[in-house]
Amino acid sequence: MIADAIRADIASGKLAADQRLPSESELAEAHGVSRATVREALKRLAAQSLIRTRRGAAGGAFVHRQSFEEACADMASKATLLIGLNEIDIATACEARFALERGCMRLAAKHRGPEHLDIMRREIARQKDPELSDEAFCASDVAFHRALVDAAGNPVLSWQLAAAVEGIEPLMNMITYRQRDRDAVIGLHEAIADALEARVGSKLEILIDYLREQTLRTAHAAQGHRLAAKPESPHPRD
Amino acid sequence: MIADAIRADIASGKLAADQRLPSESELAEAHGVSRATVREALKRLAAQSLIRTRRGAAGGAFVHRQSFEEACADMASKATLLIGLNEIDIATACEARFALERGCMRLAAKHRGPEHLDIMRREIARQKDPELSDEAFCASDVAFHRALVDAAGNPVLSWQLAAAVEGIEPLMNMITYRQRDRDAVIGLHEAIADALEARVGSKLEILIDYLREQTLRTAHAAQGHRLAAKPESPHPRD
DNA sequence: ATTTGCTTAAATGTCTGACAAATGAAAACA
DNA sequence: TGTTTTCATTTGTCAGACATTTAAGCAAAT
Repeated sequence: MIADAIRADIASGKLAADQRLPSESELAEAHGVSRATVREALKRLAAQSLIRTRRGAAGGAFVHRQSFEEACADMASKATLLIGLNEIDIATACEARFALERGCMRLAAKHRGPEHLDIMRREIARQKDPELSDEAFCASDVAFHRALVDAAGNPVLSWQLAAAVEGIEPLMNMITYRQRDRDAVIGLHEAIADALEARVGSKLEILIDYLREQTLRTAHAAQGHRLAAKPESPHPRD
Repeated sequence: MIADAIRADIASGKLAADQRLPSESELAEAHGVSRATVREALKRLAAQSLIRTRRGAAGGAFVHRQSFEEACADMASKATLLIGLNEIDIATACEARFALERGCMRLAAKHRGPEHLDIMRREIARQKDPELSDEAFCASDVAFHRALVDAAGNPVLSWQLAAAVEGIEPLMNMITYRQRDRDAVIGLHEAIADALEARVGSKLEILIDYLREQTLRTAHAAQGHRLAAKPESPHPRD
């Protein structure tokens, strides 16, 4: 397959970033296929963000060096689809999300800068508006946690976590928050911001645990029937 | 774009898994475009694993319910490309990997079954073979950690972690292990297996920290020049 | 009654040739 | 010199044709 050949060239570094591929007609002749076939292969590569095409005189297909930013968006939409198609329940998704997030807390405490605190405090202020819709509250929550994870200063972590958090946003949007629930979440957010400011990683881990339990309680109240089917494990805790 | 329309239908659940899409000719007529254009759109969806095509009498495009297994492989290859193209160093990748893994330890302690321990002990036995090549040692390491993460019993976690661990395998393969390093790693692996068997999550977290430091030391010794450029943060620990 | 082989229809896979649209660069012009 | 026009190049789309694969139906032979 011609797409695989080009893909291998990119992965191996034979084709450098931003380098222009031969034109469709040339590729067709070189590989002994028609232009239509080449185009389908290029579309496939474009769907994987390996190339970008421009048309016009200096146009063509160019090797695209995907940024973590873009990869993030890809991953998030992929995670959303995966979770949707495989009928993952809120409890499982939450468990995963908070487990991953918890792992970043000590790094976040170590590497956080003032800009991360700024974003988090701004989102907390927004969350206090009682007129906020549930969707907007969720979106603000995502922004808050994204800043929290970015504070770890590790692009790989930010990439993975953003995908997890944004991927389950549709699930979280199904939750209806009562004002009491919102107050509890906001209180924890403030405690998290304080602990991050003071760089106390151990406290951050505990607060994330609280937040997980709070979120699960809220989700449980909103759609208890979906969680009821998942019995608690009989294994003892450590 | 016709591809986006179909994608939206799949994401929204309007098109169920394994459902057959209209034929290319019908799609072309329905959307008022040519069959070639439809084909390019379908190729794009196929590249994202949203559909699979079969040819023949009962052929066509079918909505593909991607399994976590497949998504894992996709993610891993994507992570490899990302890390390679963006020149992520081993230290950053390791930091991310062990941070995420650490987050799963308490869940793993809670939900692990005998099969996870079996796999881990088998891989440990394999790692003890001094004739093992560095690549094979790495591969066994990946299998060990994969079982460790699977023990958490959360498909979303397994998916994310497997991608992270396998994605950085090429980086890890650049490390040459001395026998002393291998012994240290194997010792930690045995301690991890023991702690998992005893379901002591807190000890697992500590052991993961040790393993991270051991791995970083090994990587540092093997290619100190790549890590030397990243100075330690001046911030205090918690 | 069961198996085997042939035919046929439906669908994707590919090819060919053409035209439309965008785009950058060179040429023509003021 | 600066502006406009023209032009060549390249991707985007279309229409129609043929090749290939596959399932299903049918008929003949065992």
